Amino acid sequence: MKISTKGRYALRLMLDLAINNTGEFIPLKLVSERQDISVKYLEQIITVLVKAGYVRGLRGSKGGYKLAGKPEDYTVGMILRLTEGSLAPVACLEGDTNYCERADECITLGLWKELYEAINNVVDNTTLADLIERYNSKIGNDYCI
Amino acid sequence: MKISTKGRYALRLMLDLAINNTGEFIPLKLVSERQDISVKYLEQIITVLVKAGYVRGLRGSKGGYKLAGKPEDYTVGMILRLTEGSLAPVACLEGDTNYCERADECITLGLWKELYEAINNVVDNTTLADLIERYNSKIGNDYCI
DNA sequence: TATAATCATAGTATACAAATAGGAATTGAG
DNA sequence: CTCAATTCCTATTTGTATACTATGATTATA
Repeated sequence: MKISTKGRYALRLMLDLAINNTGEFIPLKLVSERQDISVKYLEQIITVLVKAGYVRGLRGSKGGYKLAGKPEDYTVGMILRLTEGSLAPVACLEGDTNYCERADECITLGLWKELYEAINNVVDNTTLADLIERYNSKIGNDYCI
Repeated sequence: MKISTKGRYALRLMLDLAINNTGEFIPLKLVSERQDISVKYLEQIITVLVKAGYVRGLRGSKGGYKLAGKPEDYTVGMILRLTEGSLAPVACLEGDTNYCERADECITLGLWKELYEAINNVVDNTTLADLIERYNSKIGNDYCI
């Protein structure tokens, strides 16, 4: 029951881009230094975010990445699902492919559904903007979004 | 973010013992047939439950297992934590050993705490008795607890 | 044309998941 | 007192996923 580094790093990556946004493209080298994650690993993770259209990339010198939209457009759930895959606590709740023949008589299925909903409820009701705002008001720090 | 088979099977095991309880010890062979899980794997899983005192075992002929307490005494959380380990979605929320030096400046920590609480809230407020009761009222079936 | 960056693909080490296997110890029944 | 059924104990295996690292091609700016 752990969120993998891919999911966690993707979230930190998006937050880093949001917080340090100046309108320019931000190279992964800078993100790497700030977040203490290797550029190579970040490249691998950001690929998915680019393909999903959450992030725009520009090659070459003066290149880098920036969020395609605004921080309030991206929920934690969107980002985690993209990098982690489904957040379902059991496979039988994922799509139609993993149908379990025990489903009808399954005593625990209801529990897993409840758990799934509780998880979704948290991640789908928190945006990047929320996280940044909460952090600022807590610390007294003031990131410029 | 998946519950492993150990956790799921442990839950099914406990539920099976609760539902099929007659006062006698129930051999794993029967549980195995009903739940379609190998006896050998069940043995491995039940060891933990016995050591925790959730289940009592008796060796030899006419031996087997039975719940030490009543179904309402055992929450899903107790059982999952025993077999899965902590249900924390990130390691830094587990005990004092995994302290993260980024904790103070971590923007995502609050989110993980919220997620952790949501998960705990579900599993700690559901007992074996709840699951059985819900199942009976849903299906019209009537297990004898 | 040099440099800084993304983009694409492959490779690797480690740990964990999900079991299986073999046998010793115990108990109850005949 | 022995047999069969069962728990108990410890190892071993197999597969898969995680968490990276490595290499090189492509692209854009100055």
